[in-house]
Amino acid sequence: MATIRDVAKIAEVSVSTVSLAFSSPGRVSPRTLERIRSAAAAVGYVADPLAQSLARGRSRMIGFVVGNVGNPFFGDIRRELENYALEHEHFVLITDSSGKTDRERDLIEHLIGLKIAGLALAPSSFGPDYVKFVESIKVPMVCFDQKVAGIERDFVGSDNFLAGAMLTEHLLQLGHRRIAFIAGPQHMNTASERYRGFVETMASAGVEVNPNYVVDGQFTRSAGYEAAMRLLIQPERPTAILGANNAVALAALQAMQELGFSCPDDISLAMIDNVQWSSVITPRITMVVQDTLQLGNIIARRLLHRITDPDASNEPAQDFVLAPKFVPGNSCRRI
Amino acid sequence: MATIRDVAKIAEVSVSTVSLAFSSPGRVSPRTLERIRSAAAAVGYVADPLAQSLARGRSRMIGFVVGNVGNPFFGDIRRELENYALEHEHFVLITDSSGKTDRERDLIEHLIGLKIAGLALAPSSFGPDYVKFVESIKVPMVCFDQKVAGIERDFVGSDNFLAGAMLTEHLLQLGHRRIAFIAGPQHMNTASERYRGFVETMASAGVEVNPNYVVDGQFTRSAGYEAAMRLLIQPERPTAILGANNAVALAALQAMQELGFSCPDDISLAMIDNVQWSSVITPRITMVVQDTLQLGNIIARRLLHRITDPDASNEPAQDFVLAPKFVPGNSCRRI
DNA sequence: CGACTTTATCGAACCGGTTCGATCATCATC
DNA sequence: GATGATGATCGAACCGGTTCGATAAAGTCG
Repeated sequence: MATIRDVAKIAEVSVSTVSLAFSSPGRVSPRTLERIRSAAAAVGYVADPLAQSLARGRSRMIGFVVGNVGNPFFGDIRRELENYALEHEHFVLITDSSGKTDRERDLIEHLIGLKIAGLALAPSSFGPDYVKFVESIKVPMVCFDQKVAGIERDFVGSDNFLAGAMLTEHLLQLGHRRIAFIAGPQHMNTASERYRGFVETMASAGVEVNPNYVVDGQFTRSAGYEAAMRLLIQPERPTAILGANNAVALAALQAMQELGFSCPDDISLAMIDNVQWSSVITPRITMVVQDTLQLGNIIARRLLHRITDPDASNEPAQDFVLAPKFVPGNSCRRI
Repeated sequence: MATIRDVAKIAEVSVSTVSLAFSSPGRVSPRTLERIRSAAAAVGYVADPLAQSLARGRSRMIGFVVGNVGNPFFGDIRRELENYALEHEHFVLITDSSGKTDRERDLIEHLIGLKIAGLALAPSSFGPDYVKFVESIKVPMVCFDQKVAGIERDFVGSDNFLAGAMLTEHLLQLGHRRIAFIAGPQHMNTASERYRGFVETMASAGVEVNPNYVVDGQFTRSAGYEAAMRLLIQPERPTAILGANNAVALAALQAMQELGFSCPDDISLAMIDNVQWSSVITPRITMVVQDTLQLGNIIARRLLHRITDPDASNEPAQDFVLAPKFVPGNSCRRI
């Protein structure tokens, strides 16, 4: 590998001039610049990113930290961020915490050790310690998906209250009154907002929520399955189930199938968030989806703005909240 | 941030001794070691990984390069690798080429610039140029998923011939003779092997393959959909369709649903490779799945062996080929 | 007890860049 | 023609570690 000193020797200039020639070509005379460039080309010189990062104290890498890179929701966001970053000569390092807060912390510390230029984080936790940790990160960053109270950082996400409300309203319109809700962990903002959307929409319509119809699915497949089972074995079954995320809703569908209930003939089903291959799942589930491409785009722009604009660090944290979209399926029937 | 010189000053030793104390504690006297350790603890010293990598010419990071990190197949492998690497104090950098060979090359070069200790690569291409490029990579590496002719590296994958043969045999046993095959790109080893498994099993059973029943689905959803449509509009329709991967098979299911055919009553369907949520897809597809955990485990062990064992570089490249597993569903009926 | 090894530690060079103040030639201004 | 501003280039220090040969002290052996 050719080093900057090799280039300097061939071009008969000092090392510092070569460095200058690449970082701010305008400050080198045209003749020298040309000599340096052809010398560099001759030996195939490429600056060592590691050495650059060490000297500058900052690299051109962006950290992307989520709980599950396999989740298509995060996948779409990642792709948008990668494309945008690449256009701006930055490089995205993807990491996966498997939803574990300890590992998330390790990953972030590791990334900071790598002197990343910025960080896109989908927070996996909450509470004072966690908030303190995130607040202590001095790298430019954007949080997304989960709004965490106390973290004063740019945030990009969807209107989860609206998501819950839209599907509830839809079911009410179809004549449903016995609507069940499989909730997520209430400490998560997405989960509590979706639940609030459900509750308040029911209240506005003057329909009482049967406490037996609200169960906790933890946003996971297994807990969602158990929660759905608890709903389905009740003597007075709900006529519709609203799943607070894709995992619990599909787990509910599976439970219904196993117990021999037909969807939507026996029970209607609606869910928040899409899954891959939803179009081949029978019935096609009525859902509300997030605009992942737009979310990713905003995250990318905002993060690169904070990275590249030197006085962006003075700008106050800002929230970007997008409206989700209703996607009708055939899993809800009129009653 | 405390540096090694701060520690040296406090412990009243030279910088080189501090370095030695951390890299090979045995070569420092117990008393000095203790002084250094407590000094380091006092100022919270942690070695800068960037500076270490620069000085050593090698980092403790492992590159993971695939075409789609959202694919659960790669996701399982990634998780295994991450866990194993973490146990051995290595850190996995995930990157996604979106299946584009140019980007894959950029990513790999970027990772090498970062002086990664090793590379796990799911090759995205083939041909002399590509082989030459991969062969030129001097970092310890393991290839997986796609066996590429000409690349002399460790390879970990599944027996794709067997995968195709198993499902074909299953359909033949059920009495099917008019079996269609939605193939993948034949330059990919997985695709051609699966196809060969189909063809040879048919031949062994003395059943002729109708040329109109073999269509190209490119392993993608859209091409698979078109291919399936071509099968379904024929006057003499196949009684069973075998999808060479999950995308084309599910696209075929969608096509069948849209044309009003029932699976398995009208047409049976089988596929290679699982998808998330396959258990809520109606009907449950009969399939052959790869042992992703085992694959990931072998990749991880092999790669870390090559990284940590100094004379592993002399060991010849080795292939690890695992048998896939048959998972019955209810998408194939006896005729 | 002298010769030889072993052990502990150190200084200096190095990895491959960046950055800042200094230097010197060139040019415009009065 | 002296004065000051401007532009191009350079040397040296620095980022934060590793590594190797040198050195001195301690231990081994005949």
